[in-house]
Parts: sequence; C-alpha cells; structure tokens
Amino acid sequence: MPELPEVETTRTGIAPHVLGEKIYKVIVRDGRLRWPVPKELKRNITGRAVRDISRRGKYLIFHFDNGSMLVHLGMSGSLRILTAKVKAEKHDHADFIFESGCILRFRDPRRFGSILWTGGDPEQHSLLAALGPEPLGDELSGDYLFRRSRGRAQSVKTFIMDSRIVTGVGNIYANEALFAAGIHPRNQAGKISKARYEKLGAAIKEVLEKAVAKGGTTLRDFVNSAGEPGYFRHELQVYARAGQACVQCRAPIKVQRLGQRSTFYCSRCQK
DNA sequence: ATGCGGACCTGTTAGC
DNA sequence: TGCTAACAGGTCCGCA
Repeated sequence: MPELPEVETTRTGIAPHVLGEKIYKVIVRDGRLRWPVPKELKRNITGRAVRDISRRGKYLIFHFDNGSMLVHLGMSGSLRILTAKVKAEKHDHADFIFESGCILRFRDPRRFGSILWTGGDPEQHSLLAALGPEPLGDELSGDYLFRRSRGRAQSVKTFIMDSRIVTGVGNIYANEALFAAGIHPRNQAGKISKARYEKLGAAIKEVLEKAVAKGGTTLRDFVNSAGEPGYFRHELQVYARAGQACVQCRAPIKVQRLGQRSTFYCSRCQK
C-alpha cells in the first residue's frame, strides 16, 4: 500500500502529536508482523520521549535517547492518531499511548509491516544500510540512473523499483514516472540513453513531490494519521486505468504483468 | 553480481 | 448465491 508519499504524509501528520511527548504505555496485541516485534521494545521506549521522526525510504524512524524504533507499513499498514479512546479493531496490532493521552495506533491487516528496535545508528541497521539514495535528494539524478543501469538486462521498471538503486519508488509511482518520461516499462535498463534517464530522474521527483502535496494516493484503504484519504488518485495518468483513454493521445491504456506486478502504460506515448 | 520466483498474510473482487 | 482463483500499495531471501 504505502509508498514514499503515503509514508511521508503519515510522518508529517503524526509529528505534531508525538514530538517531544513521553510514552506512557505500549500495548502490542499481535506482534506477529513481517518480523516479530522485539520483546525489548516496550521496555526500551516506555517513559521515554520521542526526540524526532525521520523517514528513510518507506521506513519511519522514531528517535529516542537510547535508540530508535523503525516502523514499516508494508502493503496495508497505517498509523493513526487518536485523541480519545477508541476500541481496538481486529487488525489494530499495537498502541503507543502517550502521557498527553494521545494514542498512536498501528493497524495492518496483511501484517507485511514491521516494528523494530535498534540501539545503534538506525541508518546502519541491516534493513536500511543497503538502501539506495532518496529519490527527492540530490543524489538521484539522470546521471546516477544511467551509471547504475549499465550492463543490466532487466526492465527499466524493475530497475527503478529496486530499493538498492533508489528507495521509495513502488508500483504506482514507477508506472506514473515512466509515463511522464515517455519510456516503455519493458525497455532494458542497460540500453536507455543518458538523455532519457535525465527525463526519468526528473519525472520520479516530480511525481513523488506532487503526490506528497496531495497527501498520497488512496486506492482502497490508505488513510493518513487523521483517518483521511489521499487525493493523488485523481491525478493518476496510467495506474489502474487499463482500457481507459490515455490523457495525452486517447489510445487505450494497456496493462500487463512485469515482475509479478501490474504494469500500466500507453503504447503510443511510451517507446 | 544479477535476476528471477517464492514467500510472508488477509481481504476484496472477478469469474464460473 | 456460493465457491475458487486472482489480485492488492512491499520487499526479503534463496537459488540459478
């Protein structure tokens, strides 16, 4: 579910409610996530204040004086702020209750998400250390994509969705960026020119920035920290638009599977 | 090193 | 209406 814009929307939404606030109690109803929620988490954060919340790729990092809690939302996860007590539902796996009375609730029906703890530098955690550059930073450029793609036979779409190349680009925004750049998703990554990678790099940034500005994309169940949907769905040019008219040329949008993911494109606009 | 398929899990929808 | 199969925003791991 959540890609970078949805995670960033979550981060900015919860920050004002939890920054500087002390955790009063942690309730883990079901710790069986992608990885088990570590037993020491409760002990490590109870009574401690959240010093900062940052994001690396699709991971949220809650900084405490003694270490960091890493939260990934997987495919179906969400974090919501509750200002009054609300009965926990089936997939509400964890609550972080603050001394202020505010509750941060983690919900994740598919349990692909994770809640982890690291006592050291979070960037050095094994899951974060290998991540490629942030797409919205300066490191991601056409030149970078061009260099990293040389010698690769895989499709350009799988290439930009590889978190070791660039982190945070999931299926929706990979489709959208390739459309914006006019590049066919099946093209071999290693054969695309530098000029076209310049376009693609810029398109990735632009699509993600616009989506962040709209509060992310809600297809079915993404909600921000206040329980509201994101509005980028109305801006989607190709994703989930199979058979509908291309916004540029009116030809029907095509869909096919690529690397086990649905891939949407316009065969006239993307070469 | 690269690249692919399978795995994790639940809910919803499409198709027979 | 009911059963089954396919699919869903992610990504790690093991194998070729």
